[in-house]
Amino acid sequence: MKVSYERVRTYLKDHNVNPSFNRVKIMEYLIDQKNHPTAEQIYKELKKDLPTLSKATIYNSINAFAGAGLVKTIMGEGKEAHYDAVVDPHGHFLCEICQGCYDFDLSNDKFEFAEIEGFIIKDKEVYLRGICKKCLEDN
Amino acid sequence: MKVSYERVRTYLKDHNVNPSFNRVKIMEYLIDQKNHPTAEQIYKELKKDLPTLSKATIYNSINAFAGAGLVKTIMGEGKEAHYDAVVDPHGHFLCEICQGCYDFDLSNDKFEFAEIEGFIIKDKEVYLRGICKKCLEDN
DNA sequence: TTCTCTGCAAACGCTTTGCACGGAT
DNA sequence: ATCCGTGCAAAGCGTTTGCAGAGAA
Repeated sequence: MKVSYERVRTYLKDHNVNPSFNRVKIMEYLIDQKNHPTAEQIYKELKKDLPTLSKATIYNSINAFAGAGLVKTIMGEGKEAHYDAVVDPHGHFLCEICQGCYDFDLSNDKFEFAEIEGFIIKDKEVYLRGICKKCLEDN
Repeated sequence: MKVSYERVRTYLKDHNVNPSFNRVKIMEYLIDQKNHPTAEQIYKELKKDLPTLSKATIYNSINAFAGAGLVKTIMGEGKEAHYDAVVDPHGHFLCEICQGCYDFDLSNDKFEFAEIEGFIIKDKEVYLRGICKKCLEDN
């Protein structure tokens, strides 16, 4: 389920993020990946195609995306941040063994409890922690 | 709503955490506080009573607590971790302005959606982000 | 030109670790 | 004597930042 370069380019431009080549590639990767990569993972993977790519550019780009609301940061088990291209509301399951990050559906009607009087709520996140199917089967 | 030193001591011992003086004081603080302190906050506050206290001891102690399941780590807006003595299930509201952390109730019946086939779920967390009442009133 | 992205390297800041001291059993 | 918590300082590590060079408009 690949997204075309041109489409990502437009997507960024529409959200007021200057669509440089690197940024498009990074966002493209974020959208295509299901596994919520860390900066390191993005770096390693994209470096195959973009040998001069630097970590600083990864972080700068992601911060630009996050500022535009296009990317969310997920803090998992380790100390590295995982990044998630924003799409529909969904929760995250974090495996304590493989440190993987899985999406799961959030049926929105069960999520409407989240209101606090006098507070402005801009974002809602649900995390589950435990052991994923794959790690259970492997043991 | 202070917890007695002796009670915290017993609490730690019952969970196989050696209840040293510092550890009891740190856990005492975590239980008494409503504001989910950072390591820095714990350090500053407890240093008034325990002038020789070091940051390393704070971290070591908290890690001991976390290993025993007595403390949860909350990643807020900043890069510092907030620590929360585990009690009843509740969610956390994170203010993007004052970076404060507020509890809110999680009526459990609305939280039961969280099941994934083939996965073991050990923990559930809900985060809300936005602007807290106090910051709204101050502006 | 002017603006901004890029990439290297250095800086930052939170957390962890090595090690020697000291108290408790 | 042994074990373990403590505290200082140093190391680690993910992330951010300063700055010069390159590219686009």
